[in-house]
Amino acid sequence: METITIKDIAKMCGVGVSTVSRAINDHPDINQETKNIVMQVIKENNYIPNNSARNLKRSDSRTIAVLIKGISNPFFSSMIKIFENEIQRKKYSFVLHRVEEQEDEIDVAVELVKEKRLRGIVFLGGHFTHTAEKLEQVKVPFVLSTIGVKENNLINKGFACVAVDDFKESYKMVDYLCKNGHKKIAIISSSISDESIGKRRLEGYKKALEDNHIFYNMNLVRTMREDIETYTMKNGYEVTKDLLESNEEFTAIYAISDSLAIGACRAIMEAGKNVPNDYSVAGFDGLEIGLYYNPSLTTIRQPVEEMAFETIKMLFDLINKKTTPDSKIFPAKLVIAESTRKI
Amino acid sequence: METITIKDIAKMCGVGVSTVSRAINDHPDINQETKNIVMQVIKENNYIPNNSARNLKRSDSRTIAVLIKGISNPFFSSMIKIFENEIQRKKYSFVLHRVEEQEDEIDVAVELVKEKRLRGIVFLGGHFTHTAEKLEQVKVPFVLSTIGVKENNLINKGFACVAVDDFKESYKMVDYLCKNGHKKIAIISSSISDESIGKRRLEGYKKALEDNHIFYNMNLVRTMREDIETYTMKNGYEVTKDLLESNEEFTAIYAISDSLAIGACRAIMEAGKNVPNDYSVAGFDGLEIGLYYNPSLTTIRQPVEEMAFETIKMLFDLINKKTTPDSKIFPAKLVIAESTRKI
DNA sequence: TTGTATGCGTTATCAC
DNA sequence: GTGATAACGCATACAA
Repeated sequence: METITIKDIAKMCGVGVSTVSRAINDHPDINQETKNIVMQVIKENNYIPNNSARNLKRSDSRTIAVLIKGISNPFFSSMIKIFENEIQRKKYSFVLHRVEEQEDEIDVAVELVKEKRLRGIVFLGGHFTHTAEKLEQVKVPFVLSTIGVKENNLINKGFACVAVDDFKESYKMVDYLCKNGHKKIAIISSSISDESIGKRRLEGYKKALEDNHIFYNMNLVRTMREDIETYTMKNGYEVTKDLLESNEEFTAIYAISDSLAIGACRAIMEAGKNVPNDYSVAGFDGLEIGLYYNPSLTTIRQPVEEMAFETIKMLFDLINKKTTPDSKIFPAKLVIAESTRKI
Repeated sequence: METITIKDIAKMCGVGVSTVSRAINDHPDINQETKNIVMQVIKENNYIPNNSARNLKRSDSRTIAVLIKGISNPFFSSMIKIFENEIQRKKYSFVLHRVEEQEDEIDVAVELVKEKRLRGIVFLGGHFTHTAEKLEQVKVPFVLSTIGVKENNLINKGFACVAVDDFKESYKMVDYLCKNGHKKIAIISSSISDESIGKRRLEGYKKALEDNHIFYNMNLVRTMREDIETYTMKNGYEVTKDLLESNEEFTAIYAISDSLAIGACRAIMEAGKNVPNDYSVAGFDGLEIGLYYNPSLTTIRQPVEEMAFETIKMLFDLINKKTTPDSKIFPAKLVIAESTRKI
């Protein structure tokens, strides 16, 4: 069976192709009756218009793409749901596109704009180390959402960002631990080369220690292993196991993500110790699992829903030229749960 | 700035469009030198070919699509990685496409085949209640992977499936609980209307009870709440809370997914009880979190990696016409961990 | 209200 | 090896 085209449908109906096209696209200038007939024939023959051809012709597609780096991050799933709803509510259609770890998201974006005639883009997650020049290749409005950006690099430089202040929130957590009597606080952080989220969270840690007059002990700064996928439970587990075996003394571990923190908890338990009695453990992100874990996880909860709504609002304001690109920093919340205690 | 096309590049280089096309597509009939020049100009101008136009012209795209229902399922992420690697290894390109809960995956597939000139499709997850007739609309080879299919419906009816035997594996778990002295085993299952995975796991539960001469108590059969997203921790938590408050006696809970089981554990702990001392809890799937949870989770581990490899192998065998569609059932493994005990 | 003709950006089929 | 040119399937300006 040959693939069926709009011409075939037109012939079957005894009408011109443009009539069929009008029927498909809910064009106003068409007789309701002929439209019904056309739609009927289309249904009977399982005709589906070729999207490549449509996109090629159209200049306007009312489509928003969300580009997400790494699909496995549970942090994003609730945001995506909101994106989806909000975008549909505005009568736009929504394309979720995953960009692989080694791909350049800007290149992918440029390609997608051409292919799908996008009206706007959301870049979700990942570390963003592009120059402003590179970003300018993207010719449609876009928002960088929950993306770790280099301080003073993109934010305040005319790009639209939605994020939390990783430095400040990280400080908040470490300060909380200090105020609860912890003086030997280990951190599970990202590698030195990371210029993004990880670095800023580490800086928050350092500053909090300093302000609390606590000696900064390099041996307590542990970086994720590079031979294991980063920001995972397994990584947190292995790093913590090493830490415990090093016999370096500490009373708390601050992991820069909840997944890492959960791995840390497990490592501690397997060493026959208790959380939080022997060691306090804190995370960052506010994943759902933190609520259900045992012990429930002390963490920094990012206001994901609000951030998602703001991302879409910002994007549409940009599309409708109501605003110029700007950044919006959301406050996150210190959630105190069972995994940390006062000593 | 106008979008730049192949024509513009051709003019800039002083060559014909076909030469540019040849350069882009690694065509053999082209002088290496002119190719270099063309590629240079392309790079300088950030030219990116329009995929819609390419797909429109091409008959052959060497592209495989993976259609996944619901993006949040952590069960899939490791499979996707393998798909990606394997597909690239075969010099095909890979498109991940998410299909929304209410969408019809077959319609999406048919559309995508036309748009992207797909060579093959993997349907991943979800409940599959399509008729054979409907499936035949898909004109390229496809594999149903880890999809709950109605018994005797699709399997053995000329469709390619990769799955575990949900009935048998569920039986295995419940039988294990029975053999460990549990006589009052609650189940967190799916709603009655579910004709897919959930139903088969429930049937396995029933049969195991029967074979162990245990009375089937309807009050211990709990279904996920429909007002909360299914197969989630929250759902397991709420259902278990209800169960505990009902004062119906039981010594074990078998949840038909790990996420549900984790929610169940939390509900039990919050009621001041202990897992496994007061209640044993078992799950199904073998998610990574089960290893890190406290207590670690007794579960049925599906051999996700093997299943992913087999899925791709099967698909390429189909594409290369080495085989006809067939189903392959993988054995899963009962993983005994800390969340269950003998009584 | 409807049909015809043109072009979207690319690849493939020819000639050269 | 290279360059015109005809499709690919559709939307749309324009004619009817």
